[in-house]
Amino acid sequence: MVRAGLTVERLTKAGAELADEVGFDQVTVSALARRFDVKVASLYSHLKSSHDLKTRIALFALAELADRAATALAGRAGKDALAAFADVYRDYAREHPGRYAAAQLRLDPETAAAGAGVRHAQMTRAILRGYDLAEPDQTHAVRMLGSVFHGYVSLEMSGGFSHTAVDPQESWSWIVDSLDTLLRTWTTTPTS
Amino acid sequence: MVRAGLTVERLTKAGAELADEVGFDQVTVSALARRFDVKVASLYSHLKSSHDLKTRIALFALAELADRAATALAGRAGKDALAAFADVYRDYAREHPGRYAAAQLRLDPETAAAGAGVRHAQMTRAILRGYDLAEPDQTHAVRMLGSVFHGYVSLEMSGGFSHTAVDPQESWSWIVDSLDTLLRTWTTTPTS
DNA sequence: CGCATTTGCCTACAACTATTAGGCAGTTGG
DNA sequence: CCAACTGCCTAATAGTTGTAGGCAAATGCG
Repeated sequence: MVRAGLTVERLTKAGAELADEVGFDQVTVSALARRFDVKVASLYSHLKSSHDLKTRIALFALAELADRAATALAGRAGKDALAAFADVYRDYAREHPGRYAAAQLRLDPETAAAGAGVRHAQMTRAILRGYDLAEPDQTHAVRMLGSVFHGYVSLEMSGGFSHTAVDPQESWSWIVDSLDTLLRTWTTTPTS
Repeated sequence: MVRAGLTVERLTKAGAELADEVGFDQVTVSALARRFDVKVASLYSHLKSSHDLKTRIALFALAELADRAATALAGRAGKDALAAFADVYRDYAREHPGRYAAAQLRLDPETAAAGAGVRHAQMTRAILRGYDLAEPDQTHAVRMLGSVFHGYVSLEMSGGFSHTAVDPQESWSWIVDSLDTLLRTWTTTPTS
């Protein structure tokens, strides 16, 4: 009997690929077992449960996304950094829709804290160093940027923009421009 | 044998309530049957499939949300309308998390076109009449508003803002203010 | 009103997924 | 070389989806 060489890492990676192919909510322990050509029960030596698998895929995706963002931010500042960061999110979601969906999985606080979620917030704050925002405005801005990026990508992925002829790429650029303008003028234009 | 009086409408409504109680992805034909105290197979006279049920709940939520938004927009304009619209989304998501999650279900284009999704876009455009945006900027702005609102609500719901002490309500107000400022100054500050 | 048709819910069944328990063979360390 | 361990297995249980066919209640028509 040849051993398949299952490990948590390989299972997680394969789960991420499976998610991209068939959708994150179609990722199942059974499907993963089929992919490795082993019996379902064999996976339970490596995974606690189906939920465990999904959590691992989510953390994997979050880490991968954070890595990409960190790379993209290196050596950039201001609007340049803002645009690069935004593009990383959008490109990742387009390239790996299943993983992006996985990254949206609701994690319990302790799991989330241990994962890469914190890195994302830190990077957003790093971008804002290029603008002149004091607390609590900075936190508001972090939340706004996160909302726009996630919201846009999420709506675009779900086909929400497909019934209008305007090129989504143009809207994306317009939005990034707008955010840059907003953040630059914010210090001189305090809360109305 | 007393009949339970099942109808598609009652099932959809109960499904929406169930979603709010246990989460949209926990909504199952079996759970719904239990709630009506009938056998599972009985539901299949009214529903084509589990997916059919979820789609109906999604359309129900979209319509309900559109109704609320329409009511909130009546008699308002400009920033007033913007804030009211934003609050409708946020309040709905907080009040009915399961339904809000349902509204995010990816619908096939024809189903989406038949549903209330179009009304949402139209209302967003109506709000923008209070600002002075020509096409394609208007479309960009529609997409940006949708992204911010959806993204914020989605991130807040998934606990993304809970690790910082800043009050989410303050961030929300700050963001609505910022969007208003942005839209008002846009005509005088074209794409950089 | 009486009867036929339709409708609504049922039982029975088949397939797939999740999860646990326990076994045996292959690998590894002393 | 053998003992312990690891990795994948078979077997079994439970829950969910979905289909087919049946029986009784509601409905409608003469």
